[in-house]
Amino acid sequence: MTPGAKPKPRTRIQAKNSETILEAALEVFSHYGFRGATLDQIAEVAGLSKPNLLYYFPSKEAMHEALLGRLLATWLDPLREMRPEGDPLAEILGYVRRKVELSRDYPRESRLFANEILQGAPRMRDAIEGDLKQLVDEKAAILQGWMDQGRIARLPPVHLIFSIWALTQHYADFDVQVRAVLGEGHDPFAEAGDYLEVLFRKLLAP
Amino acid sequence: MTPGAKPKPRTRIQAKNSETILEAALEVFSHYGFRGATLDQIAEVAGLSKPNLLYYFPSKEAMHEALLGRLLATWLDPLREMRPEGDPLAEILGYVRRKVELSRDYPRESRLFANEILQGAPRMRDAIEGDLKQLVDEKAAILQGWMDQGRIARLPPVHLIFSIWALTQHYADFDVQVRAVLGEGHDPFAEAGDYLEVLFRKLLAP
DNA sequence: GTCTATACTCTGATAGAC
DNA sequence: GTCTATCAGAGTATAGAC
Repeated sequence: MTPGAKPKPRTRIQAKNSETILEAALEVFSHYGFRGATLDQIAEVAGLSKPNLLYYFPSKEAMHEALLGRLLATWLDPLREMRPEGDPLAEILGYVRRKVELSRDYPRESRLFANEILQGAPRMRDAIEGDLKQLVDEKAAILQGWMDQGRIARLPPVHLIFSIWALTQHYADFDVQVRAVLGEGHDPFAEAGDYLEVLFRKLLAP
Repeated sequence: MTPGAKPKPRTRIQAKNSETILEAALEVFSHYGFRGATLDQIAEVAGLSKPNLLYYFPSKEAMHEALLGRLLATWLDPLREMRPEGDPLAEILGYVRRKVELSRDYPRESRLFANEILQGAPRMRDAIEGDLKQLVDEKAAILQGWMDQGRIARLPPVHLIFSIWALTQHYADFDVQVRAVLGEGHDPFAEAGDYLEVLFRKLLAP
């Protein structure tokens, strides 16, 4: 990203307000989707006037882009941390755990991402076909290596990664459904953490 | 649902046009979400004029409700078919297979559902807390029975059902991402079918 | 830097001719 | 039953005062 392309992070007040706006925008976009969100809602949540929002960001679109831009990096970091030198099972379980924590601590980001993909990724296509694919290919090769060494069960590596995404993100993206079905007295993310560790231990046993 | 509550399914022309409209509405709603979709788009896809749409349905909201109404039934049928008398593994694998087929053959319905849940299920809350939860409780009890008999591995039954949902629907809802990451020369749903059978066989082995 | 007022566009819905 | 024309409201964005 070219320097200066960002909104107006010059002074401290500006940086702080930009942050407030993005925080509010995340809240609203993740709940209602890009088109469903309105500047009025975002302004309300941010505690600022609507024109003031547009002083910091040139358009609604720009707010959305700013959010997506920082999102992908956060989203891929847990996968980046998976190292070929480590113990295969520990590395994979570590990745699963980090993804569960991400879903628990950043459910709005997860839903923002889901919304974007669901709609055909109109604003993320390049990133998905570029950075994301490249990282997955790289990590799939590591998994394949472990499988060839007989250290974990032989499974299609990319689909294994899809499984981790699907299972962990489900608890954030379908939170409403998960809670409704589980009923009272449950901690979905704690249970998910335990359950998914068991699941992947069994699945990956050679 | 009370009879007569439906739009205007009296004559054959009306039934046909209602169907055309719902088909177009599904296409547009599943892609852009409720608020992102416009009547102009739906009219365009349906090949009808905008006022004509509103002759068959009193409002945009009514179209969406009609779609959601028929959706839940379709969505839950595969789970309903899971019988306690059958062989546990075969019953569960059959359910997984039916869900994969549903994702493959009705991806738009899957995305419509995902969109609705993602946004907090504003128009489906009752159905989820009612019919859906009841069905899941019933089938979870069957799974629990099989586990108590030692016929499948002991796992939290409701989370096991979540896993089936998450893994199968991922291929429909995140289709764009799946195809981008897999690259050319793949048949995501065929691979998913094979992979998920292997996955659940391993997972459920006692 | 922030606000009030407002311009302008899009969208859902209606009126009324045919 | 279907269309053209149009309304009313919402929504993004800008102008300009302070």
